Amino acid sequence: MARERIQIKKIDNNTARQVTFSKRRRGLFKKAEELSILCDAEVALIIFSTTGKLFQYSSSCMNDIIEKHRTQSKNLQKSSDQPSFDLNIENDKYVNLSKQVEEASIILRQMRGEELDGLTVEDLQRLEKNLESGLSRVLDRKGNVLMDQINDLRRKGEKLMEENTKLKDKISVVGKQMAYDDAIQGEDGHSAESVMTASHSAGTSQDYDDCSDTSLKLGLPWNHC
Amino acid sequence: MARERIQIKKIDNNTARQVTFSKRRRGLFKKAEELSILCDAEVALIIFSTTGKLFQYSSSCMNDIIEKHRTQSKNLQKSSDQPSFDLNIENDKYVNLSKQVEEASIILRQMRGEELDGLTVEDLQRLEKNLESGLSRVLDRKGNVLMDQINDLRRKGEKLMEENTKLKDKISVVGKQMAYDDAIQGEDGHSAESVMTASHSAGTSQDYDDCSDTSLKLGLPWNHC
DNA sequence: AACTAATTATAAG
DNA sequence: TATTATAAATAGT
Repeated sequence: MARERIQIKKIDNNTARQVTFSKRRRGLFKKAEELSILCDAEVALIIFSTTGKLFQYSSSCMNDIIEKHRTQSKNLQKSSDQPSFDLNIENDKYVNLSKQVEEASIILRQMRGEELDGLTVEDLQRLEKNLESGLSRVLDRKGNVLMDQINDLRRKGEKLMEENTKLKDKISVVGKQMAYDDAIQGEDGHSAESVMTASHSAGTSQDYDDCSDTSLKLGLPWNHC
Repeated sequence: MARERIQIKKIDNNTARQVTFSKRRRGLFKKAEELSILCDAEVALIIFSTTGKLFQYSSSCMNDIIEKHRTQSKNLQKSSDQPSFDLNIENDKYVNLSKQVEEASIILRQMRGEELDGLTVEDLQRLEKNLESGLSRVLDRKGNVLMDQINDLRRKGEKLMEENTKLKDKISVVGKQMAYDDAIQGEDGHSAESVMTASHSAGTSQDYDDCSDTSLKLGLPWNHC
């Protein structure tokens, strides 16, 4: 809703994301309050930023609303389609909590393949599917992280290459100056001058080769991605 | 935001209030989702209408977010004056169990590939290995269970085959007896006798074929395991 | 943080 | 429920 339409997907730029988070959060809180006032509704809004910071709004006591939600949702979730996977972290009494711990540890052991005796083929199939999808997500994520690191290294490498080029230019200039100084200092310096010049021009023209060398050493695809 | 500006106060007209509730609720949900996606935030939104009906949105598992909220807000409210909320269960055991549940659910979510943001490549590698070994155990187990079932079925099938053979033998004997009875009953029964005999011997020699048929019908590898 | 241009939400019909 | 004129939210500066 502004200068340009944006795609609804995670904002890459960290700063921009924080700015948008701040703006939209305020907007959301405002709208939540308006809804609660205009329509006499009970509204609770909980937001955790990426950094884990909590922001919240509630039209009345947050705990009351959460409590009410727990009561209601318990009735609705009986027929949920993820019976064994989602932990219901919702009970005050530690009897229930310890049941949950028990359940969680059973599920974890099952996922580690350690406690499969009571399971039917269907259970095993479900477990297999869950593990496979988890594995594929983990692999995806790993791929992304690795690519990020590679890109980062590549960027740094490019910077270093630039710097290298500049330094070599500088050296070339200095070298020429020295050769010139030598030349005007004594007439027997002709051969020295030519040697210096040649060596410097060779160094400069070999920049690219130097870079491929680096790329090969690091085993990273600097130029061919 | 429309034809006319409105005051933010409870809408008197019942119908109008319901219409506004419906529209703004949808808007709020949309914005909540957008915020969660754009800014990678965890968002939970609970709304109770005047009539007590529950509407909710959460970017991830509602219970997880609520639990996280409780943990966080507990830390913040240390100095605040809310002694009555859950004093009677605020003991070590409860806290401990809570932590365990929290931890377990984090691990589970990671295994499902849902919460990988904070993990290093090494963490991801470990996770991947765990998932792979779990998966392989599950597949092993599934294979065993299936093999057991197959073997069981095969055994039962063999028993049935034996029984079949016996029954057919019995029938054959009975048939021969009948044919013999026929033969001695009338001299014009020659052709009948030969037909009977032929038919029975054919039936006996065809026992194996019958079994293959059964195997094909059940789709199980009776003979080639 | 303040400022628009442009988008989006929505009050009223 | 769909439409539309207008208010409000907001993306980029």
